[in-house]
Amino acid sequence: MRRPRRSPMTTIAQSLTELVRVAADAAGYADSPVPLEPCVATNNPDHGDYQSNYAFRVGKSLRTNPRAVAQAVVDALPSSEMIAKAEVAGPGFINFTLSDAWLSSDVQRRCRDARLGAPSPGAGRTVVIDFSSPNIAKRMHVGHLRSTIIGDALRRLYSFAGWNVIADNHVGDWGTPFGMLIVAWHEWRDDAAYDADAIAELQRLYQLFRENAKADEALMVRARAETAKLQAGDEENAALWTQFVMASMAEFDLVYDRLGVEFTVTLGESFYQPKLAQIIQDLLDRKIAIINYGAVVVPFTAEDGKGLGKNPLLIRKSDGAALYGTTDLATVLHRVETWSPERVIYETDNRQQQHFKHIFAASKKMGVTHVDFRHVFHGILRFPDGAVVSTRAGGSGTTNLIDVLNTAVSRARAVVDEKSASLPEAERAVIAETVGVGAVKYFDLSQNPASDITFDWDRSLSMEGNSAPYLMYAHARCCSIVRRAAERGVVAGDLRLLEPAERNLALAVARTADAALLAAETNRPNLLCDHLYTVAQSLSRFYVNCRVLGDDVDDATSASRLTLVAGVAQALRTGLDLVGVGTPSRM
RNA sequence: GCGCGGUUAGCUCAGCUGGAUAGAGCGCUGGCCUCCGGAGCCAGAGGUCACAGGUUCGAAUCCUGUACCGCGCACCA
Repeated sequence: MRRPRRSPMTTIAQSLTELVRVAADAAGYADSPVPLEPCVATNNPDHGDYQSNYAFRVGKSLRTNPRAVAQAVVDALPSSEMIAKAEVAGPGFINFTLSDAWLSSDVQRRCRDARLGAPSPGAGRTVVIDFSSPNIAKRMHVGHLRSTIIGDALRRLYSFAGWNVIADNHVGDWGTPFGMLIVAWHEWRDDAAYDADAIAELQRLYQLFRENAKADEALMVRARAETAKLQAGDEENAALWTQFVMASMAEFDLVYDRLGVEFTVTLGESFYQPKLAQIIQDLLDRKIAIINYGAVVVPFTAEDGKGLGKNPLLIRKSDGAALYGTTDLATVLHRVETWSPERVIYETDNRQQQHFKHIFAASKKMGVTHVDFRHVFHGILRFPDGAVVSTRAGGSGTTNLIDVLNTAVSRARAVVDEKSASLPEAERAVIAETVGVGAVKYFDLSQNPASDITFDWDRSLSMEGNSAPYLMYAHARCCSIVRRAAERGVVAGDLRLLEPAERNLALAVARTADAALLAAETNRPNLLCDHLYTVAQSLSRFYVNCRVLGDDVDDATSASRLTLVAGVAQALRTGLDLVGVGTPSRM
């Protein structure tokens, strides 16, 4: 068997940083307590391609002139085919300009690699990502959108970075709502309606229960009794529970398929119920938890961390029932025992920040001290009609997720029909699906998760600006050129960077791997989206300045530009796939 | 009251592990169609990065305080 072509396994910034390290050692700064600072891309082409700010740190540490340090490092740089120019600038910056020849070959190598030449900083490391987590017996609504697609983007990004990723859908499949449903099921169910649309009927029954329970307290008493029976293992209730869960999961899967979202496991709250009593007892025995007002709580002090507030974490109500915090602690323990993750990420809305601070602090008290817990929280998603969408307000007034997707797809379809009427009907339908769903996802993912965002139909589906259709269009244009080249028998050849627009584009392609890794490490998919947008913008400039095919373009230039265009397509395709957005080759 | 977010161009938002002159889209003004896909490109105007201090070679970014907005504060999740 032939082994796959070896990827460069390093980013440009890393290679330059290594050169600076060697030079710093040679210049006598090896003993400096200053950690080596990674080289970074310049934000101004006048300053070259990459810069190092290392000399400022050393200069400060040694109380010497940073400019002199920078000069010493530059003088000590080992000769490298990477660098065309290295110079000291300003108060002590070291600016690097890459050699065109080296950059050309680097970009060519990366474009032949499905991973764009990215290293795998996550190799041998495991991360659990907890996201989406909808509640059973309700249709997914737009309040679930952000967690679902941001979490899935993180899943993809961490996989790209080489991590072993456990994507866990912690569905809400337990608790009093099931008692309510069971009561309502017996009272008011419409079998025909259930057969036609199980979730719709379950939602109706749930709403009906809520409305009637306001006036009839006996209903709530019955619901609690049914819940208790379910928890005690009553066969009839267990069968109903299973039925409701199965119907819900089938419904969720329709949405997940549509969104291209995948999970490694789906371990809902019910999975952890058998473990809760033991955990509560254990925490009491170890004096981590105490009894307060008849309830069992984990108290916190200032030493446990900041932002924990005044209140403890409640893990058993005074009536003996466990709570979601209890389940969350059981979940932590199960994940640690099962996968030994280095990192655990929770993607939820920002209102749960304090809750997760409690969970993380309590986990440490339980002895889980070696896990890097991260709460990636997102802001509110608003819709233009003013409706505020929240996870918990999933009542009758909210918009179904599937309806949002359908609206986006039909809007996309109208545009495709208008702009690409010549394409076959079936292909137009596929394109509209990709564009519509991608537009919704990208609108969210291209913004900082922490921000509140207001959905904007026109902007998300616009061909202008930082939108999915713009990026898809850039990709489709590349594919179009590649197709046309094949028709004419033009073959891709060695990359030669002659025009500034070509060089800028090549550099942007080369930096895509860095952007993906940065997005993973910072848990911000929007950083990758930002970069992909600059790639697309660079492409448009290249497109108007540099013809690939044509009578007035010589063969070597055609071959070179064809390589570059194919590479751009590869970068856009890979990058958009990392945020779960598709890339049609025609649109 | 305690805690957590947020405040950047007319609008919508990037940028925040400190780096050089703060970016983009929309909108506005003015250009570019003998065009590999104009679903595009170029140029211009537009900013006391909420405010006040502090840290230092350097602050939108870090620290402290203030103002305003949003959210959360044990027997829901």
